[in-house]
Amino acid sequence: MNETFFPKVYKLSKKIPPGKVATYSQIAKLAGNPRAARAVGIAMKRNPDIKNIPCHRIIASDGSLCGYSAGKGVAAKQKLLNKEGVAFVNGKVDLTVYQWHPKEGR
DNA sequence: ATTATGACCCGAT
DNA sequence: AATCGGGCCATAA
Repeated sequence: MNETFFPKVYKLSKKIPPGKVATYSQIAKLAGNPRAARAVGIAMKRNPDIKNIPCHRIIASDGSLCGYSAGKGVAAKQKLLNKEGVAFVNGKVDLTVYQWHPKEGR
């Protein structure tokens, strides 16, 4: 509880199943601070465990990609999500279908 | 302890 | 509907 938010964000990111995406605000909310969406993004940017933290599954609340520090940026991110099975529409993801549901996902 | 930066979000125009 | 600006949180130096 006294630990930093980052560990929480990392943990939540690892919980995101393949083929699904979560918004920064969503993660921030799960972390305990719905307004710390920014801090969440920074946590992803740092990504201490890129091999275990699918930061590419974290997208903006609009369903559009915000940024990506690995590969070619949003381009690689978009590609990865597309490979996961996420369909990009108009350069955005269908949050109505692909947004991660932590409660339903047990 | 303060300052500066950052992969964001929301409201207003 | 699209665009612009401001605000909020946390981390690092």
